[in-house]
Formats: sequence, C-alpha cells, structure tokens
Amino acid sequence: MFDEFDVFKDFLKHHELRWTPQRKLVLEVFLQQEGHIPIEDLHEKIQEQDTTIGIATLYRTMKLLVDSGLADLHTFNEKTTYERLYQVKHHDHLICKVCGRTVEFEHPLIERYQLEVCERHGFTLKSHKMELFGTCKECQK
Amino acid sequence: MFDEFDVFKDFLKHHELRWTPQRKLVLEVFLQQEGHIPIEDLHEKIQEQDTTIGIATLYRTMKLLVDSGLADLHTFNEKTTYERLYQVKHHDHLICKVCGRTVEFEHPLIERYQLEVCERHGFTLKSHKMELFGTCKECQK
DNA sequence: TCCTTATTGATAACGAGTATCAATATAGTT
DNA sequence: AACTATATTGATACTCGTTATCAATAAGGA
Repeated sequence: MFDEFDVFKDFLKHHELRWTPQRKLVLEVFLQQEGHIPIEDLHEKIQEQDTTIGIATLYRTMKLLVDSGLADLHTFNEKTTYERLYQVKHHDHLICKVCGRTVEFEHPLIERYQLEVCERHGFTLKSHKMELFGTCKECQK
Repeated sequence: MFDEFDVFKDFLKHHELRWTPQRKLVLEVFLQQEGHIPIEDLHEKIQEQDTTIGIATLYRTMKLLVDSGLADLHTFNEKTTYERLYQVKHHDHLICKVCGRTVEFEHPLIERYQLEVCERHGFTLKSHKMELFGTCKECQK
C-alpha cells in the first residue's frame, strides 16, 4: 500500500519535479494536522521545526499537494484552509454560522441524486462541494 | 407585490440608512444582469451610466444588497461574483472544470436529505451551497 | 564528479477589498 | 423652506493574502 509520501514522490517524478527536504517537511507537518488547517497555522508549525523555510515555499508546496490529490482546498468564511484528501472518506460539511463549528457528514442518497443531475445535463461528475449552513445545537440555546 | 427597490428601501429605513442615487443606480444595473456577475463587470456597466461613482461605493452597496437578501455572494474559481436572490427560485450549480460554464439545477430530494442530515446533527438549516464539478458535454468531445 | 535545471528564500509586487476623511447629501424636524 | 444631525460619498492610502522575480543553491541523472 502506498502512503502519502509515495504518492507525492510519484507525482513529482511524473512532472519532472524534485523531492526536497522542504517539501518533505511541509507534507509531514500537513499530515499531522486534523480537519481544516489555515495556511498560517501550517506556517507556524513548520517554523517550529525549521525557521529557515520561506513562506513562498509553503504556498508553492501546498499548491502541489492539491494538484497531487493529497490536499483539498476550502474557503470557509473567506479563509483559505487545507484538508487531507488521500485515503480519507469523502464527506461534506455542516457549518454553524454562529460559532463556526463544522461537522462532517456523508449521505449516499444525496451522492446518488447528484449523479442523476449530472447525467441529465450531460456532465461527467468529477467532484463536488456541499456546504450546509445553519445553527448548531449549542448556539440555539 | 413588492419589488427589489421596495425591499431595499425598506431594509435601509430599518437600519437608519439612506436611499441615495448611487445606491439606486447600483441596484438598477445589478438587476439588469443575468447569472453570476463579477464586481468588475458591474463597475464597468455602472461607469457607462455615471463615471463619478467610486469603486468603494460599489463595494459598500453590494455588501448591503447581500445583507438585505437581494444578492447572493459566490466564489467561483477564486473569483467573487454576485447573483440575484430575491424572487428567484433557489438552485444549485453544475460547473464545467474545462470551459467554466455553469448550469443551474435544483433537486427536491437532495434538499430533503439535507434537512435530514441537519436534524440528525441538531442543526437548524439556514441555507446551503452545492457545487458539482465535472466536464460538460461540449468539453468531452 | 559534472551539468542541467528545478528549487529555494528574500523580497518586491500585485490586487481585491477596506479604512480614512473632508466635503456633501439625505431626511426628519422646526 | 430652512435647519440640523448624521449618513454617504469619492479619492486615495492602506492592508494583507498571495504571487512573481531573481540570484544562489541543490537535486539527480549521466
């Protein structure tokens, strides 16, 4: 079984890009995080391990991680965050408009009807993004 | 029956804000557009009618239109666009990753299962955003 | 080891959106 | 109609997330 490092190395090789200590570190730190990680948080955590790494390298590497299918890019409340994608079950998000808490869910029937919609319009479905906005139990009190 | 101008005037009055020629013009031009309108397009169209209007006023007014429920804010491919919301049937979007074309759709069953998901997690659903990404018929050739 | 070329960090530049502010316009009151 | 408090305006400086530039360095195949 291939892990994320194999996938990334493979992606790099196929694009004639190089495996570097900086890219390794960014991937390592990214994989240690859970949920949605803003890039500034990643930057902090990376600085703890290596203060010489530049912010541009982080941006460049995150873009590569998205391209290689290891990371997913989200924009929650105008804020850019990344999320692990590889070997993680697909899910959608429930977002509380009051406290910002997010809950992950997946619903097989919704997925099925999405396919139906695509077929009806002659589209081939590649991916989707569904966000439900509301008020969570805590914030309704 | 109230039209968009009534709604906006009413919103302004209730917030102790004022009905101005600039706000009227922005709303007029916005209502003439179809689909998703980037703010720079709006700016151009508005400049055609009144070159004295400042970009800050446009940003300010669009924010008010969103707050008053007349406009909906989207971010497609990192680009901010506005869409009419009042008295327009709710719909979701199918987006072609190749040519960028968007198709609107709505599916009652999907909406129903969304409610189901919310109930299960104790959320009160306020709104949602669903985007299906794929390749349209034209771009598959 | 050599050599081509990708990568790096520092930093300048970019651009969408926002804050500031003095001049002006609105709308309720007299 | 004139008055007045205050919201609004346009110009523009500014912010801040992200990207482009570039000379120095490192990767990795030969």
